[in-house]
Amino acid sequence: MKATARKSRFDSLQQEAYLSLWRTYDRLKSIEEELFAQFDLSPQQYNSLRLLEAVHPATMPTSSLGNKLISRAPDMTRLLDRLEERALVYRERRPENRRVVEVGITPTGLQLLEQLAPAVRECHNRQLGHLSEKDLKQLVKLLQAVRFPHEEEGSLWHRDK
Amino acid sequence: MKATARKSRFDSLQQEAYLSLWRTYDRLKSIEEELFAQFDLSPQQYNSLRLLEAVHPATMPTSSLGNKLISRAPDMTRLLDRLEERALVYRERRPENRRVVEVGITPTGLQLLEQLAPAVRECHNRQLGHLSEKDLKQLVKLLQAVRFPHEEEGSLWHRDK
DNA sequence: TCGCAATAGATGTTTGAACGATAATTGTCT
DNA sequence: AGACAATTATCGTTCAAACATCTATTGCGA
Repeated sequence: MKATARKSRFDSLQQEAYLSLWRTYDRLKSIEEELFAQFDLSPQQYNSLRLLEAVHPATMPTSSLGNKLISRAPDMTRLLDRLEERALVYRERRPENRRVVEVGITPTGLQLLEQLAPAVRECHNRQLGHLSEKDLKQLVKLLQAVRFPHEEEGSLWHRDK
Repeated sequence: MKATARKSRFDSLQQEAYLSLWRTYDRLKSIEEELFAQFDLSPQQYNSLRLLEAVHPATMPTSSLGNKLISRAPDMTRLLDRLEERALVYRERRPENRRVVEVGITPTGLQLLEQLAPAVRECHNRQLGHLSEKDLKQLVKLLQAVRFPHEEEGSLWHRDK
């Protein structure tokens, strides 16, 4: 008897993969959000602080920060407003080009990141600690292949490593 | 000379995997959103209509629909309000249990889904058509392993197929 | 059967996301 | 030099997400 394809609830394998991706991301995200919420941060805000930490003590233009974020943020201004209110970042216009606003992380911001570090590590472990190193590497590789044609040439994500 | 681990921009492999997942989801999502926006639908709304289509001509309680959504929606009431205004779904309370509100898809809703079908298929193809069947299956399998410990026992997503 | 906990939804309110329009500054072309 | 296009950020507004609270209905135990 032929193994008749049992009707799955998906229209296509592509759809199944996309919905699996969505679902999986959603589950993991909720774990991360729970953590950051305790510090009144969104994942995007944390991401911004991390990017600023990476260039510290230098700064970067607002728009450049926006482009490097994992998920596009159409309103950097107000995202940074909120971080600036809490003295986690600072902004300044420089005489060379008064159009761009340079953003940097403050000592307070660095201190917050330091304080957060162990919890973040533990969070990622809770999210994905149950997978073997081999599986994780394979996953990273597949995800890169998925996203490859959807990245700009110059993007941070165009090629990993 | 020993192959010294070049410092990556990630703290851990787990973190790299999670951020890759986030980034990849974000890229694919934007493609889907572009499509649905042309019909004034969000992915969540489309997802709701699809779930209702699956049980048509029966109905399901609001909360049950909420639980089956890919991404948790804390405000089913107003999501359904918007669909009901456009006559894509209908709601009714039944005498047996006047607490629950049963939701069903209307002919208009079914018609919209039908109209959308080819574009949706094409969208998923644009998202993931560049991957081989083998890779896609592997991806689905890995994603399931990722999400497994984060799903409720009875969830639609706890086991695939 | 009465009261109280549990369930299911609706509603109020606050906040952030998204989009478009505007303002300020600089670069470029004539 | 002057006009105009391009760049960068801000602001105004609308809408949906999130969370907590409230109302209606039912189930259950004393």
